[in-house]
Amino acid sequence: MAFSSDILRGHTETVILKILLEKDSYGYEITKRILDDSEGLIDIKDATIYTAFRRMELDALILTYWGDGIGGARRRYYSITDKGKNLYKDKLDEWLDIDRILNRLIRKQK
Amino acid sequence: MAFSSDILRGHTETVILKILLEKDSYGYEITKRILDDSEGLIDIKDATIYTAFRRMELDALILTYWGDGIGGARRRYYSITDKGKNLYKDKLDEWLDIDRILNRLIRKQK
DNA sequence: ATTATATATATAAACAGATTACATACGCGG
DNA sequence: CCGCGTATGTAATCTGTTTATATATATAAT
Repeated sequence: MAFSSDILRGHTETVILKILLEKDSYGYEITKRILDDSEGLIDIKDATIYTAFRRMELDALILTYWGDGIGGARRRYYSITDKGKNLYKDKLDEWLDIDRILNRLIRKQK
Repeated sequence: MAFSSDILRGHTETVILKILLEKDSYGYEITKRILDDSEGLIDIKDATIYTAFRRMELDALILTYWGDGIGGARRRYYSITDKGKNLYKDKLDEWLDIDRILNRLIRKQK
């Protein structure tokens, strides 16, 4: 992780939910996608993403099923639930607030 | 805290450094200032700010001295060091990156 | 043939910053 | 004199991330 890992804390789930909103996906693909979309700055660790999946599944934010695994290692796919979609909406709103406020608190004012 | 407390994690020090950049201050005042500037959304807990001070003093980001305490409870003032100023600059740059990237990762794209 | 690399998932133990709960103490208004 | 706002502090706990380790398949390189 190019950033201190604390920076992502609290946003990891939101980012995963956002990706699953588009289409079902799996751990490895999501990790690569985030690395790509973040210009290489956010490199979520295996353990982080898989423990996040466990947590989110327990919270009924996502559902899981095994892919057929043809042509490579087996994949466990995840799909967002209605509860997950609602949480994403809340987290998005929260982010818009945080973004505005942190910009005010952190940036130098003139 | 109106936000999940994980949201602030990793930014608490940066916000404190930013405030100390303007003038020396103390825990209670900084907490109130952040509550004010954040429209009441960021209510840093006592334990959080005082443990942050300890950490930052150990890291030589800040210096501390007792206020004279005239007219009320004693105050412990904090002052930012050169090391603290440099860290603030780094954290500000980091925030500019994070802000751009998280907006891309979290917001709905058209 | 075998070795390295990319793909893919998983768990236990350790780490670190934030919270909860508790404790202390001063000054002021009613 | 009692409550409230001001002001600081610590111990125990919580929680998400990391480090370390393990397993397994397919493909490219030597």
